[in-house]
Amino acid sequence: MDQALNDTGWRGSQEGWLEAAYHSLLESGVDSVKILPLAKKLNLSRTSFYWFFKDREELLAALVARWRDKNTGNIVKQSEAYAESLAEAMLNVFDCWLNTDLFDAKFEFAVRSWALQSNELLAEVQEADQIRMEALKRMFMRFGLPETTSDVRARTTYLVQIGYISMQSREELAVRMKRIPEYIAIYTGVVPQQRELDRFFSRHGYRPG
Amino acid sequence: MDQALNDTGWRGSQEGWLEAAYHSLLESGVDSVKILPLAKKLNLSRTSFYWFFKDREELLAALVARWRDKNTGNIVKQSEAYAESLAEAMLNVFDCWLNTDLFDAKFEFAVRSWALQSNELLAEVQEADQIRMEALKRMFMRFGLPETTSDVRARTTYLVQIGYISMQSREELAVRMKRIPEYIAIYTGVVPQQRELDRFFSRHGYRPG
DNA sequence: AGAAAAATGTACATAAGTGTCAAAAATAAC
DNA sequence: GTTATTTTTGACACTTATGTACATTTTTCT
Repeated sequence: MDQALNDTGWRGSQEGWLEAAYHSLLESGVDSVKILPLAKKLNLSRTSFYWFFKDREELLAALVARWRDKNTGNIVKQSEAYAESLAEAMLNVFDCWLNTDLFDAKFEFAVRSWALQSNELLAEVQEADQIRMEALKRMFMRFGLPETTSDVRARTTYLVQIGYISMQSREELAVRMKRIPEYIAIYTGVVPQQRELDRFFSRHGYRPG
Repeated sequence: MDQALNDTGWRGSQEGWLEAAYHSLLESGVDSVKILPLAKKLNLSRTSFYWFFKDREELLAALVARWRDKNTGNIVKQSEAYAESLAEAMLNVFDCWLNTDLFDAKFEFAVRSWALQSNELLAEVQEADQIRMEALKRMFMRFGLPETTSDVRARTTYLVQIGYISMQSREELAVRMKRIPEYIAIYTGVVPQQRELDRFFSRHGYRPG
């Protein structure tokens, strides 16, 4: 049986095992991330895993590192992006919810579920929550909202998204886009301008109608 | 070694195993619900389990049934309760978030995480989401809000709570209560009256100040 | 081509879980 | 108090997983 080789000329690699682990985590949770099943998927001998990772623990740690690197940074960045109005600022944040490159929702949910059985990971997740919500709060305050209001609106913005992820729904882009103006109105208390919405729709390849 | 006996005079029971399974599910997820560990906790022989349940599958099904019975009904009920204003109606719903008897948040999260690895359960969870959100939407419409607005506000109300659950945070009652007026304002667009808040605080045993 | 490095595979030892069966023990019924 | 019923247990057979040791193959370097 022929084997797909990677750049190095070898069949396996740290990246290959990690990628397989990532997919398994997203589809069925941590407890499905097991070396034997991954080896089957990769068409590799189970034991060759140990050349790339010390043990299963190390693989799981690599998964957590991957999550940490990706998901928190972009929310903070988007919440600090330039904007002329609060509505526009919020739409910048919404980029994260619609662009998988900025925020990997499935990954996020899988990690949160995993945190149920690991207090160490739970602490990390909660720290990430704090950092993200504080960034959002600063965004509201930048536009002159009082502290308590900013805090609760930041929470609302963030928690709706975490809740949405937790529903694991797969909705059409159009369905999600239709709700955007209302969400902006609720979160910011301000109705977004049409040109702000158009700019947002456009950059997500959506044409209303 | 003495054994705690139940009403029937026997050590084990369907309820006993289910209760142990429930606690294990809440603390560490489905994959921790295994007969051998449960038997150790109950100080029973592993095999006596099979007198009460056909197999592990049947135990898990019983857990799902328990969740279904408890968590959806009360949200619908509270959203339909009598209220003179939208703010008051919303506070009725908030009862669920603060009273474990009405809505078991930990259980909810554990089931949602479980749904990651079972498409059958995922379908059930998504059905529950629909039912709950539609009940909330009807509540907004009862107070004269337009359909789209009601829909998005219902989603916001519900998703913030699901998101909150997903954070697995254990906050003081006072901390949570301080945010209530702001939440009501955001969700309903209306500032709650002091007497409405007082009634709410009072029934949750909270004295502001 | 030969040596070194990188990657794979086979065999072994171990652990934790599932479910069945028949015997034993505890409780309830008469 | 005997008998019948319900519950409990230990022994067996099986499955899936982990990790180590060592031999083998494949690629790269010189």
